[in-house]
Order: sequence, then structure tokens, then C-alpha cells
Amino acid sequence: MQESSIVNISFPDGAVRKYASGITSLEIAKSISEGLARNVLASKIDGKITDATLPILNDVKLELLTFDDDEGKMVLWHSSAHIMAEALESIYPGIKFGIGPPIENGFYYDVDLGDRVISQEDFKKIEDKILELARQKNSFVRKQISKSDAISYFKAKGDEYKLELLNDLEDGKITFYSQGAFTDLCKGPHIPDTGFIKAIKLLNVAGAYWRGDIQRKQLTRIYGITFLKQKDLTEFLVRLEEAKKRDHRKIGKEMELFAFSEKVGQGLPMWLPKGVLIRERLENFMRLEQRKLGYQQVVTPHIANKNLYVISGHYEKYGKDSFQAIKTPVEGEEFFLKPMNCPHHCEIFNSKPRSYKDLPLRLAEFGTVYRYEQSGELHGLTRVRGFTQDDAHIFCRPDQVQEEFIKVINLVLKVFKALDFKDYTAQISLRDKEDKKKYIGSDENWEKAENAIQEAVKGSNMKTVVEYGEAAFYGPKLDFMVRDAIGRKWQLGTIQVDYNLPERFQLEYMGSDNQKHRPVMIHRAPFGSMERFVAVLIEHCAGNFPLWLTPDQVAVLPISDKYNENAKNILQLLNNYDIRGFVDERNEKIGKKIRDNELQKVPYMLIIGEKEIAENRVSVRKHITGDIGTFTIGEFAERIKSEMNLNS
RNA sequence: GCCAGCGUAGCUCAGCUGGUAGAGCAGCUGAUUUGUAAUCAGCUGGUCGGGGGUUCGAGUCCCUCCGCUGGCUCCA
Repeated sequence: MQESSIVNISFPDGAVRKYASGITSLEIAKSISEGLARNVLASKIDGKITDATLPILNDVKLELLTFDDDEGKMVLWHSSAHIMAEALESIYPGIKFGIGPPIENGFYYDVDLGDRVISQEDFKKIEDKILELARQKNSFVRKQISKSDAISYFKAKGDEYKLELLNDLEDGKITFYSQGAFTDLCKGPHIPDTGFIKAIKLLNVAGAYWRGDIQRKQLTRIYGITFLKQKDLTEFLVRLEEAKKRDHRKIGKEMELFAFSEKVGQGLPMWLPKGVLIRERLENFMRLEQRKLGYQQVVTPHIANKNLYVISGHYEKYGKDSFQAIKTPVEGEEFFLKPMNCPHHCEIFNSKPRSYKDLPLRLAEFGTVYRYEQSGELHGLTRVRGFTQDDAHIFCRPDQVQEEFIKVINLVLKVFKALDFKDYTAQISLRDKEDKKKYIGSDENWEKAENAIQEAVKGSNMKTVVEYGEAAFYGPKLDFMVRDAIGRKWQLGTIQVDYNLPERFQLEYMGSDNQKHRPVMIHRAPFGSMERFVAVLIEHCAGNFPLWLTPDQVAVLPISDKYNENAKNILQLLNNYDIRGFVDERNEKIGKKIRDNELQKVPYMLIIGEKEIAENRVSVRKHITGDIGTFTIGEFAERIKSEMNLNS
């Protein structure tokens, strides 16, 4: 055998095996085991993801990708999008295709259906068609194609979307993939054949503007997900159902935390007494931490003169999108509902001359703001039109920016730790490199601010991502993103460096050099908004709040109303230990009281009957866990105290 | 704002192809005095999201407005 016809394949475990040149990853998998071959979706050759059917001609590092690899999933779902496209085309001849990528959970394809409409009712027949195509085990065939041939193919097909995509592609680097009767412009890679797909579920349809541009045609986006095993699909659907049970809108209603009313208006939440108990404790927690860090509380009005926002630049940027101005009846002066607190705080800074010795000046306010969010975007407590920010603005010297920024990061991390939020990412949001016109302020200041953030983050060893184009129009930010029950990402805490507003409001302080200097502003809100934070908190703990936050820590349950008075006395004793709760005095059997308080997610239930009174003890039942035995009041109080200290 | 779907009692839901509303829970009243996830009985409660239309007749079909859900766009 000639040396040149042999290739050395190195595997992730360090093993190196020899194969005949031209072998494919799929054949290599087969040589290891048939079972493996059945699961190989694609391969990674020297770090590059490729078709498992690609012949290997050189010595390479090979990694076989299966459904257990995120990259394997992506290939499967990308191929699934192609198969769905084939199914759609066979059912709705003449439709045109936009893009069809894999996403975190599945895939979608954007299609132009012409006059036709697809709704959930059509899913069954599309799914059936996809499975039928999958069973045909059609190979995915890759083909290099010249730009002119590619253009004439899609011209003949009449697909202007693909033609537009082709426009941006370089001749010589264009590939087509075909499976069955469907051919698509695609750089791949793809699974070997359609037979890998054993389970499919179309999830929803939505309108999606072509290339995300609201000016252009809205295509129909169809979302779906596929699996190699039916069982995986079933599990996925069960998980979706489970997640829905944590939905803050459902729990918020059941636990009577907040409510909406059509009459009040959409996106305007009303906090109910129990919800306020949670919110107030969060606010007090933040007030205390902020006091320790040298913040001072301020309060500013809910409306402000239009001119304030003309100065700040918000009027120009968002004036058209905010609630309409309120006019004074006599003078005709225009006022706006406050959409943010920073301009007010700038004017507080300006209310007297400031010295470098006063800096950093940290002004905090639980400020309620109102924004006209688009109706289609409103969502429970996470996206509303009236909300309260745990806002503060730090006015500091340029040389203090980084240190102050780091202090804020630490505050945010402390909050997340106290509430056991582990799954978050810190997103550094910078300017769009391409389109700097969207932003105000000098290049120099932007550079400074962006560097300050990146430097500050370096020391924190947080999981961070950098997103270009996500900055606020006046400055870069560091946002703390968390996910809700069904995996959507929300911004909670935010820290923003701003060189712009100090300029617009002509903020100045007297330096040690007896010269006037311009301070730098840091906008920051560790919770973000109370509404969104509580929403995400609800979904994280499924309504089982940490003991220090929960509206009622204990329910005292008398066995019968003979013991109501004893129960009230016990509650009184608990109150003396700063433990809060209520007596369930209803004329119900103990089983009923337990059930109802379990459903209300009360952390502890104390059961009081003849036995307990005789022994001067209480029977304790813990939420979900059940009966945990009897305690004296003192012992129980100790237990509660130590449990509360765990996280704070 | 745009696309698709949904909107029946406080809550969860039933109501076939049009023949003028039903259950469980909750609530109220009474009985029961109860031992670790639903005691029993009776009662109350809906102009079927609003408005308009088709029809002898609309919860059911059509139009429109409002709200909600999932996306798109946006997010100071």
C-alpha cells in the first residue's frame, strides 16, 4: 500500500487511526460501530464543521458530531429546515423562500406564501409530509455552482429572495444543497440523509419582516423542531409544559401578586398587597446596600417640561414614540410623562455648585417611568408601559469611572447571589461599528467609555459576551441578562457610562486646580425594573420565594376553631421573633387548610391542636417536604432565622 | 405597529355541523368541631370581550374595535 493513500485520523481522545485516503467521516464512524454511524450528523475536521459525507484526503483531527453536541444539533436542525421547505413546496407549489436557519431550540424557515395563509391547523399535514420525506432517506448532495448558474436557477424559479441573497455572495464560493426534489442556496453542512429525522413538531407561525426590515415584505416564519428519537420530542414537549407552569403571569394571578385591567390600560400593572410585600422587601434590601455604598435617595416628579428632554436629546430620539405631551390649559406648556430619571438627576446635580470633593455623587431613586411600548411587545410584567427602576446616577471624575463601575458590578453580583440567580450572562453592549450615526457624542468619549467598561469587567471573571450595536444611543452599557421560564432572554441589571448628558446639561465641578471640569455619569439599575425583576424572580423560584422575601412565612393552622385563640397567641409569639404569617381561621378540616396553603406556596405551616397545646410545642409542616416534626416556638424561630441567613 | 391564533361565571374549562348557556373550584348561608393535600347540603353568580351585520333564530357565521398569547420590529 502506498504511503500517500493512507491518512492519519486523530480523535478527540488522542487515538490516531489510519484509513485509506478519500474515506468519509461517516465511513469512519461505521468502522467504529454501526450504532455510532446511525448517530453521526456531521463532523468537525480540524475544527471546521463539515458534511460527514465529505471525503478526507489528508491527515486531520476528526470529531464526530452527534445530537449530544450543540453543533450536531445545529446541523440536524438546519437540515430539518430544508426538509420542511421541501414539504412546504410540495404542498404549496410556487412559494418563495427567505432564510431557514437553525436556532437554539429547533429551526425556522421564512416563506412568502403569496395570497395563502398558514395556521396551526395546517401543521399536521406539513408534519406528515416531512416525516414522509424523512422516511425516503434522501441524501443531502452538495454542489459547487457558479454565480451565474445560481442566478439563472433562482430566476427560473422566480425566487427574488434567494436572488437578493446571491447578490451579496462571491462567485466561486457558492454552493447548493439538494435533497429529494428540493434545492437550496446553502453553505451547509448537512446531515448525510433525511432518514435521521424520526420526530418532528411544528411549534408556531409568525410574521417576520424580510431581512428584519419593517419597510419590507412580511414573510411567514414557521418554527419547528426535530429529533432523532420520538422519546426526545416527547421529553421536549413535557419540558415546555413544565416551563409554562412557572410563567409569572400564571403564578402572579394564582398568588395574587399583581393584576392587569383593560379599563386601566394595557401594559399598566397593578401591584396587589402580597406583591407589594415582595417588592418592598427588595427595595429595602437595595436601599440598605446603597446606603452602605454612599448613595443618597432623591425623589423627582412623574412629569417634566418638554424642554428637559430637548436638552437631554431624548425628545429628538424618542419624542415620536413616547406618550403624547400633556399641555397646561392656560399657558399651553408641554409636559411629558417621565420616561427616564437621568435628566432630573442632572438637574439635581446642577442645583448647587459642586466640588471635586463631593464626587462621586451618587443619587438614587426608585423612579417610576412611563414609556409607550408597542402594543405587540407588551408581555406580563417583563414588558410594560409603566414601571419602577431602582435607578441611580453616579456623577464622578473621569479618573473615578472605572472604580465606580467595578463597585456597581459588585453590587449587581451581590443582588444576584442573594437571590440565587446563577444563570446569567453579562453583555457588553457597544456601538454598531458600521453605523455610528445612530449615536450621539464624540468618538473620543465613546472610546473612553467602551474601554472603561471592558477594563472594569476584566477583573470580575464573569461570563461575558460582547454585542455590537446594542449600546444605548448616548453610551455603551453592561447588561445582565437572564432567561425566563421558556428561555427568553431579558435584561435585568444595567450599568451605563455616559459622557454625553453631562455635556448637554453642562454639568461642572470645581477641581483641585481651581478650574471647572466636566463630570462623567454612570447610569445604573441593579434590578433593572421592579416589575421585570419580580417577574423573572417568580419564574426562577416557581413562586417559592426565598424565606426573607415571601409574603407570608408561616400559616398557623388550628385543628378546629376551638384552637383559634391559641393559634393567634402563637402567631403573636412568632411576630415577636420577626416572623410573619397569618392564622387560617376558616371553619375547614385540617386537610383542606393544608392543601390550600400548599397551593398558596406558604413555606411553613404550624399545626395547632390539643396535643401541641398540652406539650407547648408546634407541629411543623414544610412546603412540599411535608411534616418535619414538632418544635418549641424558640426552636422554630431559630430554624427560620438560620434559613434566612443562608443567602444574605 | 405588523403576521397568526385566542377571548363562555372570580378561576379552570364543556357547549357536535347556528335552535336563545353548563360543570368543578371559589363566594355566600347552614350543618359539622375536625390531626397532615379537597366534610356535607343549599344558594348566588354569565347582555358568551364591545359594537355592527347575515339569519325566522348567533356563544356558534361575517365585519370592526378592544384585550390576551406566540413571533417580527422596537426597547432611553
